[in-house]
Parts: sequence; C-alpha cells; structure tokens
Amino acid sequence: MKLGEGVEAAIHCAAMLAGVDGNSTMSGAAMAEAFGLSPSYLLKHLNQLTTARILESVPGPAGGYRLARPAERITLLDIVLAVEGREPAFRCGEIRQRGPVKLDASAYVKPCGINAAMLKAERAYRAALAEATLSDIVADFMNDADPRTVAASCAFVERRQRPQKVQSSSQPSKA
Amino acid sequence: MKLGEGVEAAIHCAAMLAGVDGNSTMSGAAMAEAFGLSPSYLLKHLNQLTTARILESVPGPAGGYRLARPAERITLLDIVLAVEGREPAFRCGEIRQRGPVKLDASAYVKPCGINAAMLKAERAYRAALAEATLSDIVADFMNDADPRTVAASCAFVERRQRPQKVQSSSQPSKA
DNA sequence: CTATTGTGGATAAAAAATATCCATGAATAG
DNA sequence: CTATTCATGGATATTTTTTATCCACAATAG
Repeated sequence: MKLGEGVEAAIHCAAMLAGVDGNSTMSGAAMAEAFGLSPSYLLKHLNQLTTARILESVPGPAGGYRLARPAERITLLDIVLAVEGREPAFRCGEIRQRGPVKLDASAYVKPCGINAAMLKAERAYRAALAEATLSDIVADFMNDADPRTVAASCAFVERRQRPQKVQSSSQPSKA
Repeated sequence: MKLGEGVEAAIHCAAMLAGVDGNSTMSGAAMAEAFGLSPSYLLKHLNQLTTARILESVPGPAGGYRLARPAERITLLDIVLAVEGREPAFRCGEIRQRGPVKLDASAYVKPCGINAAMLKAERAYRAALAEATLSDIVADFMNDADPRTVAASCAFVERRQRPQKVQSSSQPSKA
C-alpha cells in the first residue's frame, strides 16, 4: 500500500497556491523549482488537479495556476482522489468464486464480507482526509512551522506570483 | 494508492484456516486450488503471515498451515501489515527543503504538517482494520452468505484439512 | 528410504510509476 | 499583428514494483 509521490507534490503546490493574492497565478515551472521537482512530471499532476476543478489554469505569458475555490473548501481528500484516482485501494478479485467448485452465479449475489470490511476501513481513511482542509494545512504551517521557513515561503510566493489583468471589475472595458 | 492482490489472498486463506479443526493444517497447495491462485506465489504470502506469527507452518507430508492464535485475536490490520509491510502509505519526501532556497537544517526540525495530516488519516484507517477480527469475518460469512457457498467452504475444509500427530495430549483417541 | 511439504534465494516476466520530449493551441504583452 | 509564454496531451523512454516461476534445501509422516 503506497501513495505516489505526486500526492505530496500536489498538496504542497496547492498549499503554496493558497498564498497567492486574489486571482494571481503561479507557473508550474516556479512550483517545480520551489520543491526541486521535475517540471514536466509535475505538470502532469497539476493537470490532474485542473481536470478535477481544484485548480484553474491560465495560459499565456503571465499565466499559471491558482486555486479554483477558497482553500476552506478544498480538502486533502479532494487532492488525493484527483491524483491517485477514485478507485478504492482494496480491489476485490472475487477469488472466492475462482475455485474448482462450480457454483451457480446466483450464490454470489451477496457482496464478499472481506471486501466490505476493507472498504469500511477505507471510508474511515477518506473521512479523515475530508476533515483536513487546505486552509487548516496553511494555518498550521503559519502558526507552528519555523519562522524562517514561513518567511521563505511567503517571500517566494510574493516574488513569483503573477497578477492577472482585471477584466470583470466595475468597468467592463472589454465589452 | 493500491493494495496488492496478496492481501485478498491472505485474508481468504486465514479465514479458511479459521475453519480447520484443532491443530489440523491445510497445505498451501490446497488453498491455492480453493481460490484459483498461483501456488508458488501464494506460498510467498503465506510465508509472510508465518513470519509475522499469524500462521504456524508444519513441514512434511501431512504438513501445512494453521492459525498461530485464536481467530478472535487476529485482525485484518495484522494481516494487511504482514503482507504489505508496516511503512505508512504516505511517504514524506521532505520536498519542502528541496527548493533552491538554502536554509539551515535547524529550520526543519518540526515535522511537516502535511505529513502529519496524512499520517493521521492513516491511523484512522488502521484503527478501523484493527477493529475487524478474523472471527468477525468468519461469523459474518456463516450468518449472511449464501448457504450454498457456506456449505461448499465447509466441505472443502473438511475434505482437505489434515489431522496432526498427537504428541503431548492425554487422550490420543483420534488415531 | 521415499514422497510430500514449507523455506528461502535467485531469477524472470509483466505491470505500473516516474520522467522526458515535442507538437499543439490558447492567451497576451508589446 | 507578432512573438513569447505557458498549459495541454500524446508518444515514449526509464526505472521501480509487483507478480510469478523455479530450484536446492530442511523437515517429517508413512
């Protein structure tokens, strides 16, 4: 039972994006640099987050990624499922009916109790992940982490975030 | 996040071994046949259960496996950890310190909050697995499953289990 | 002794995770 | 408009993990 490295990367990136101002963005390359990750592979994971509507992406010279909704409404479960897929970790292969004894298919309509027990545990896991919001993660970091790391993170965000053109505010200049 | 197929095989085998009488055993080959599994690979998993002292093994012509302790004191967590290993599914790569910013190692003595949140969820998962005993699994099977499958399982165990030589008891009545 | 069974190591085959590259299209700064 | 920047998606390569097989060995019932 193992989670891919992409999960760690995705959560860290999302937490960093929670720190950008307003609708500013940060490029995938910047985040890859911040965490010493392979840029082209990280983009794959960021793309999964975009597909899951956890992030929004903006193409173009000043483009990048930003959170698709407030950090209060993004949970670790959202991110884990987006990156690892929604299928349960335990996959019942129905080996109970693979034996030499030929038994009618109607004998197996009731679900396998082993599968049920494993899935129940997995629901507990997911429930715990659903309790942890991205804003919790960020708040804990701000409060508990070493002040130097907090300062370094904020400085990085400040330096690398990119403001977006205002387009829908009070003056609809765009038409 | 995925669990290997060995987990399903191991739990089914343990549940079947819970049905053998006294100190009788059942061979790995018999269990592989019962579930349509590759014998040589299944032995690897059974061996992991033996190493973890969940099963006992008996070599020799009448040998095989049996539970090392009552089914009431074997949990799904025991089996999952024995087969999948005891390491957590989320492995923190400390990518927070892999960036270009050179910061003293003393800045990272406090554990990563993301890691803490992921491990907390994993504790909930393991706690749920620890609640499910092998005797629960067997009892649910006996009560809820289709009577034909119960009968078939019991018949298989009855036919393939192997009594052991009595060596220390008082009444060698079986003979 | 002989046949059967688990143990452990070595090894091979298959599948998945990780990583890179490139062509494409979209957006926009200038 | 033009050139640049960036995300997207496909193709592909590399590495690791999982799955599976085989064999020499030790133990033991008959």
